[in-house]
Amino acid sequence: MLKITKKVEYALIAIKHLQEHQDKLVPVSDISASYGIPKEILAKTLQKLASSNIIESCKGPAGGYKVTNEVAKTTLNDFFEILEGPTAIMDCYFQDGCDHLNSCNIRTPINKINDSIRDLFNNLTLADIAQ
Amino acid sequence: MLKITKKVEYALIAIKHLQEHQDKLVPVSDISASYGIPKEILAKTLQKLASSNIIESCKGPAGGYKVTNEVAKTTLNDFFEILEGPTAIMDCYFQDGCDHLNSCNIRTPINKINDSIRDLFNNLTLADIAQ
DNA sequence: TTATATACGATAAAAATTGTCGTATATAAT
DNA sequence: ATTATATACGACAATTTTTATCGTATATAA
Repeated sequence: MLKITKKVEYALIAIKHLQEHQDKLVPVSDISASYGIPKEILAKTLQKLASSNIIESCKGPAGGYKVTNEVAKTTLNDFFEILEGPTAIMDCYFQDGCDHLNSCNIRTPINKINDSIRDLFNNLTLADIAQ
Repeated sequence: MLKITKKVEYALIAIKHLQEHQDKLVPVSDISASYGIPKEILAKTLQKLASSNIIESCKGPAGGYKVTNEVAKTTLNDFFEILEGPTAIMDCYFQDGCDHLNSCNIRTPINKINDSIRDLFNNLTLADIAQ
């Protein structure tokens, strides 16, 4: 429990790699080969990041991805939510549809913990990951 | 991702319930019925907590569980680790066996984030959950 | 002796995650 | 124009994790 997904792990590795090679366009296959990441998964993940303007894509031969100047400003929380949706240790923080909400006796403390985790991730940017 | 499991959720609910009924022994079936939690899962979860002396069990008719005076001192991190093992957003924080550790470019930042999360959970006790 | 409750292992069902495949589209180079 | 390379994207399969159930044993109060 409380794990990040491979998708997010792969995305973080890719972002850091792109930040270390800002001078050129890096194709997915480069990153995939360098770190042993399945190409298709990484490709789709980077597509999401591109459509959120964290990175920029260029098709065709000698194409690939590069970071935009959005990337350093992006918080870890934003990043996670682009890839995985709302950050919550329990679904009821965002969703409703819990049958037991009225009898639930831990909602308030759980929400406080969740706020703390979101605070943590809101105060870290992708620049911090790249150091 | 970054979710706690139902097992942990059920355990938190149960602990809070037991703390609110410290005067008597509460059988699993009571808690299970009150919050709509599957009895067998809750039973096994409470057995784990009992063997870690967070709570105390009494068999037989009129038996059940009650909290010990360990409970208020127990940190959320200890609690999670009793039920789910080491708290880590990525397995490589504790386990080895990652094929890509040498090429991994995000290990240091990931470990820092993990330390922050463990700090957070180490500074909250089950008493805080019960308020 | 009986009814009630915990203890515990095995296994099944469901859900989420992870990975693969196929096809379409854009573009630089020849 | 044609070709090779790269992103874009949907459908689907495999795997793993989580969640739930079943069966049996043991303890104990009435």
